[in-house]
Amino acid sequence: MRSPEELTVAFRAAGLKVTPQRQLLFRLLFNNDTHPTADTLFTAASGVMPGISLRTVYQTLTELADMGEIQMVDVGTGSHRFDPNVTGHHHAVCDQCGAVQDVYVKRTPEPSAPHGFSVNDAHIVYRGQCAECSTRAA
Amino acid sequence: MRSPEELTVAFRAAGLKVTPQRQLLFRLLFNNDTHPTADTLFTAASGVMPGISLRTVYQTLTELADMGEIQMVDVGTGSHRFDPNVTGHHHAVCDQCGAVQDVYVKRTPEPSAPHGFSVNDAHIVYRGQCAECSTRAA
DNA sequence: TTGTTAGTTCGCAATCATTGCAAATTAGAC
DNA sequence: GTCTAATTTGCAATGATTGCGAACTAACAA
Repeated sequence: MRSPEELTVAFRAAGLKVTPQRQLLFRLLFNNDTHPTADTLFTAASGVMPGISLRTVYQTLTELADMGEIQMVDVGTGSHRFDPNVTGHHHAVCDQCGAVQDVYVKRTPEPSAPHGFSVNDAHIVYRGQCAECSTRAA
Repeated sequence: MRSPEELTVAFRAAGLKVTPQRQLLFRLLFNNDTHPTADTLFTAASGVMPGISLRTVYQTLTELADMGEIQMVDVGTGSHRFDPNVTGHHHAVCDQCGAVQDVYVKRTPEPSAPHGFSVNDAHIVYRGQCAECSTRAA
């Protein structure tokens, strides 16, 4: 996603207001590669701005996703993950600690079975153990 | 998954009872490549056995999954899909009609980014339009 | 600066998928 | 046929997310 400053301009240009709540979320998401859930962001935001509503967090995340600034990712962990990295990439989920990491692959394999299916997008989810959990377990 | 007859034997061998409800679900799942949700199966089962409980459907699905007879798949459509095909394969989801189809790929690409991550499983979800929806839209 | 107003925030109720629990029922061994 | 542990079922509860309406405020214009 773009920087908080650029998003400020973009939001105004789109007829949207730039509120303190939104600015805070811009900052919390920028350069964030932890793939937070809405609730994780809400907790982080609450630390800085007590009283912010979970509803507002959801609302802003939806807006950012609609604008293409962030990606809503479902890696099968129950709740959505939000990812400011919107370049084509995939994810690795640690079954032990739940951490989600970005994964890049050389070439996404072409599906060979459903004839006539036109693919818009392919997303790979790797499951296993992250470096930390592997080390700790060994 | 194995045939209803084989499952009957396997359930008894595991100390589990073979009830009419379970037998019905064995039959509804066997050779079923539609990737039904629990609710879809419940609706289908209700047509044959009115009064069957959604709770029982969930319970039996969980048991079958625990026994490795079916696979619980999350393709990001809100509810779990249940797949009696437990061989290594992937899925294609139609964004228009929601249908899920099996996909086989030659080789799953190796993740290149998270060093130290040990992969147990890789699942690719393709999104786009199925043959029918593509034709209808064109 | 102040006024105006459309866009926002927020709390709460509602929804959807799923699970926990306890009472009533039943498969299957003796 | 008896008996008992496993099962079914309804209902309440959970967790994630969304709908709604009242109160609030950013941002533009005068």
